[in-house]
Amino acid sequence: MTERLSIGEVASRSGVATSALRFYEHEQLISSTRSSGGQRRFDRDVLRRIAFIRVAQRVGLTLDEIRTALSTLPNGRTPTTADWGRLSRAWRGRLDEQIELLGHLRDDLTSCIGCGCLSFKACRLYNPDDAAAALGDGPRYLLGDRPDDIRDR
Amino acid sequence: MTERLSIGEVASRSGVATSALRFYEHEQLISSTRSSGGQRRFDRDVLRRIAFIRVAQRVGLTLDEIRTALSTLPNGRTPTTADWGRLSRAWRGRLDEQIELLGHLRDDLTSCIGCGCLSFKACRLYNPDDAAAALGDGPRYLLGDRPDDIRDR
DNA sequence: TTGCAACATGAAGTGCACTTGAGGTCAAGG
DNA sequence: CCTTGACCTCAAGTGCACTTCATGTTGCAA
Repeated sequence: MTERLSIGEVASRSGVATSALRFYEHEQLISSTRSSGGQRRFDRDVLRRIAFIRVAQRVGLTLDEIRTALSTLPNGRTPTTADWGRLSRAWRGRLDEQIELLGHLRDDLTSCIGCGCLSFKACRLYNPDDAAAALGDGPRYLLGDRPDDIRDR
Repeated sequence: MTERLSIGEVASRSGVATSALRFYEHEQLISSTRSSGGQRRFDRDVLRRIAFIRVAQRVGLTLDEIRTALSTLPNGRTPTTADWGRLSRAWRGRLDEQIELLGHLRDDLTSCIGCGCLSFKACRLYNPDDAAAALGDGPRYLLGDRPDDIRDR
């Protein structure tokens, strides 16, 4: 039962499109060997790897960060439960962080709604130092000099 | 003191690049009149609008959704505090939702780490019906048939 | 009046994460 | 054997939210 999987099988079992799987391979996130005819054959192991990738994306990591994380897995042997656990633990903090940031945003927003001011200086919503990463984007220009006179009328 | 603002002034006061402001105008998110020489002149009002746009983006709205939200503002008169409050209230629910989804993700992840399984069937991490929107993406293909035999090994 | 930073436009480029298309090959059932 | 669906590659396209570039104009201060 060490049968290897075709790309179509991996796709239907993981729910990820074949085009995405080829892309992931090209991006060095997964790997395969080839059949005599040149078709991809995947270890079942790849399913766990794909699961990791998708969940990591949900946590807000870019493929580049995911590649880096995956590169810390042992090469040579099949990763163990402990290996995956180690990687996953890192998300925990990331999620806690994101949840906290969104919480701040919500609380600030609530007080903004309370006073109707939308004065982002007062409620700190406009200070992205602590919230920019909350949704995975990075508008550096928001860090501009002084967003401090929106308080007019 | 009803002086109108040049694009550069708006940029430095809002912290948003001039290129982005032109883009926003092109996208009908903000508007301006022109000086005799053809340069943009903004009402100070635009600062509040821009603040709304940036925060809405943080909450995870696309510019398209933001445009729709802004279109419910009264045209003709300058929006009041109550107008902005109404728009902002909608975010509150969105944020609560996002926070809840990330919380689910974290809890599921925690149990996954506990057992080291990464079996997304068991811990529901692989069921995006209730979490796909958490980070604003929409991998529809994740909804594929049965992600149900990752439990191998 | 002149000089120059700030402004204008439109087209093209960027980064991410893929998808789509064209044109051809492989493998398993009938 | 033949058909057909699954597979292959490489290039180009997509969507979002902008930025950059080339080229030319405006407006304010000295």
